[in-house]
Formats: sequence, C-alpha cells, structure tokens
Amino acid sequence: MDAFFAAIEERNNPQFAGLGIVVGADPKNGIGRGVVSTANYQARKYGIHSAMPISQAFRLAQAALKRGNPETIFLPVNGAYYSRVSQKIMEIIQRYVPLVEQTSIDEAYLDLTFCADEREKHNVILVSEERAHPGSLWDSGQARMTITADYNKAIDLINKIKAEIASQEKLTATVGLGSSKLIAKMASAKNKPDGLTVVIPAEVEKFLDPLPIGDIPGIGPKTEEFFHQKKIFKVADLKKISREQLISWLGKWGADLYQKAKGIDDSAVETEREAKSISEQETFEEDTLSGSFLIEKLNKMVERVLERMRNEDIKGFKTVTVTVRFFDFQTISRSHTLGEFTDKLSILKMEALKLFLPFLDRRENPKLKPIRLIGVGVENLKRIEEESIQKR
DNA sequence: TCTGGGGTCCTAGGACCC
DNA sequence: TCTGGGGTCCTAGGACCC
Repeated sequence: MDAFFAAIEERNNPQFAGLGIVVGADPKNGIGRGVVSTANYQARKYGIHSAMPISQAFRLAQAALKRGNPETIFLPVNGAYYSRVSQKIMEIIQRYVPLVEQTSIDEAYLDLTFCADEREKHNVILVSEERAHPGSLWDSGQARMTITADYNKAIDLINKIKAEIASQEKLTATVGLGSSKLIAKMASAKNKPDGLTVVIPAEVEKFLDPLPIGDIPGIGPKTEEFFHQKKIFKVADLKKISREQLISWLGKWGADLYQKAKGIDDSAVETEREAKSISEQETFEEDTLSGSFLIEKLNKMVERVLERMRNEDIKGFKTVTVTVRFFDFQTISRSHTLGEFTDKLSILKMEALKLFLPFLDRRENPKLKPIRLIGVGVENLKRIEEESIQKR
C-alpha cells in the first residue's frame, strides 16, 4: 500500500487535500520524542520520510511553509484503525487469490501461478529449469510466448484487484510481478505510487544488474557500507563475487545473497505464519530512575503482553525478556527461560521484576544512568494443548 | 539531528549430554 | 597430566524490516 497510514488519514479528512501529512509521534513544537511513521507524498517533497526524528520533520515542515509551501498536518498513529483497513484489503485480495502471505500491515505476496493452465505450467517449469542450466531452450520462441500469456493473465488479475481496492477503500497499491518473491518485492519498489512493474523471467538480470546493492531486501546501512568499502556498488558488481568469499564475509546470509544477486530465490509463499514472540516497549517523555514509576510501567506492560497473548489464543510461554535503554541509547536485555510453560500473570510479573530490579541499583547500572525505555516480551510460545496436537 | 514500536533471523559462547 | 567431536539449549546482542 502506498504511504498507507498517511493515505488513510488523507482519505478520511478531505479538508487536508493538498497538504503535507505526517503520521507519527507528537512533535510538541519541535521538542517531541519519537519518529515519523509515514509521510504522504507532499510531505516527502520537503525531505520528510519514515523513521526520521519527529523534531527534524517538524523543522523541515516549518522551513517548507516559510518558502511558501502548503501547511503540514501532524497526526498520531491510529494503529487499531489501520489494522481494520488492512484486514478489509486482505479480504478483497483473498476473493481473487487463494494463496496469500501477509508480511506486514500493508504488504502481501500473492501466488499467481494458477494464472497458468496445465500445458503452460509445464512450459514454465521447463523455462525455470533452463535458468539454472543455460542452454538452447532459453531463446525458444514457444517458451517466451507461453510466459507472456501467463503474465498477461496475471496482469489482468492484478489490475482488477487494484481497481477494487481503489473503489472500495479509496486507496492505492503498488505491485511488482515476477517469477519469485525476491523479484516481485524488488519490482514493487518501482513506479510508486499506484504502479505495476512486471519483470518477465528473461529480463531478471537486466532488471537487477544496474540496481544499487541496498535495493536487495536484507541489505541495510551496515552491509551496504561494508560493500562500498570493497568497491561493490551495484548488483552487477556483487554478482562477480564468489560464493565462498560472500560466505566468509557474511556467514549463512552470504550464501543466500550469492543466489539473490543472480536473481535466484525459491522461497515459498507461506499462508500460515504465526508470531514467535510478543512484546511491548515504551520510551518515556523524560529519562528517569524513579523506581515506583518504572515498576508501575513494567507491570502495565506485563498485563498488556498477557492480554495480547490470550487474544491470539496462545496458551503459554517459557521465556521472558526485559529490555532497558539508557539515556545514551545503550540498550541491554536480560532473559530467563522457565522449566515449563505458563500463562500466569503473577509469574510473568515476578519474572519481569526479577530481571528488571538490578537496573535500578549499581548491580546492572553502575553509573546509575537514567533510563529512556523499558520493554517486556515473551517467546517460546505454546499455541494449543498437547492433547489436541495428538488428535491432529 | 537525535534516534518509536513490534517483529524476524542470525551469531557466538557457555553449559550440558553422549 | 592434559584434556575429542557433535549436538542442543540458553543467553545476549546486532542487523534488518515495516
């Protein structure tokens, strides 16, 4: 979905038409804590973007206004409402596509292989095998025609879904169509907003080669900087590095990246993905060492974690983690794994407190640094009673 | 400039077991 | 006196994603 949170606010508030919209923390006239969640395209013109400190966004908006640009509206994140809109969109998609993998509130992979009929499916398999073993079939006109027919069917379907999202929800999406999740995802980063980018198998390398390595999902600022030091800038440069070299630099991820640089990705579209952890955290308006304040916050978070656990039908947890971030952003976590599963509030409260208390004195906090954030989480989750597993 | 909140996956060392 | 190899689990931290 394009600028999802900001687009929803814009849709619901016609009086904001033409204005900049920034959804995120309260800027409090420039002294607010927190970051931008989503900026609409008008606000992006001023250099405002996701994850930017809200104070900086506020200053950019002020400067833009002085230059004669329209006003910028700052709005809080209404997560519960955005989730409901997200659900409606996923329902629209599922009316057209049986296999859908939702990866976040505003993104999903759609398996469109059913757009090929049996005969065509056979040919597509031949072609993808050919990709791994280059040879004659690659340029066969028959194979290419088949793919074009499949892709045209898929494109028609995508346009139908886009049109229905637009008419039902008044929102736009940008879609990438490709022969794997990797290619679809990278294609969907192009032609925003309201776009559709199609990369047919024959053009995968032509598409990837000129892209900066940072466009590959999983390459973030640290890995990008590492590669720049090695004079590797484009996917075409990355492709020349041996598998062994990448593994020695990056471990397991290196083997994965070696495949990705060549456009190879055989990961499946997974419909059922279950959360492996549940956590809550909060950054305070002011850094503090007040025990009564922090313990009260901790207890509230523990209650919310357990409530969410129950709402999601999770029967118990084994591991508790407490996170502390100090005023200087140093972040420390402490965790403890219990001998058996539990869903008891008293136990979670006790365990969280045991992990947290040392941070209030010199045991875990020798310089008594003020605390900026605390968090609580549970993992090692049990979803259903053991008996029902047996029955299934 | 001053850095949210909710997640996933990977690594590495130590304990422990056979 | 000088201590293997392989596996699993726990803990802490870090990179990354939306």
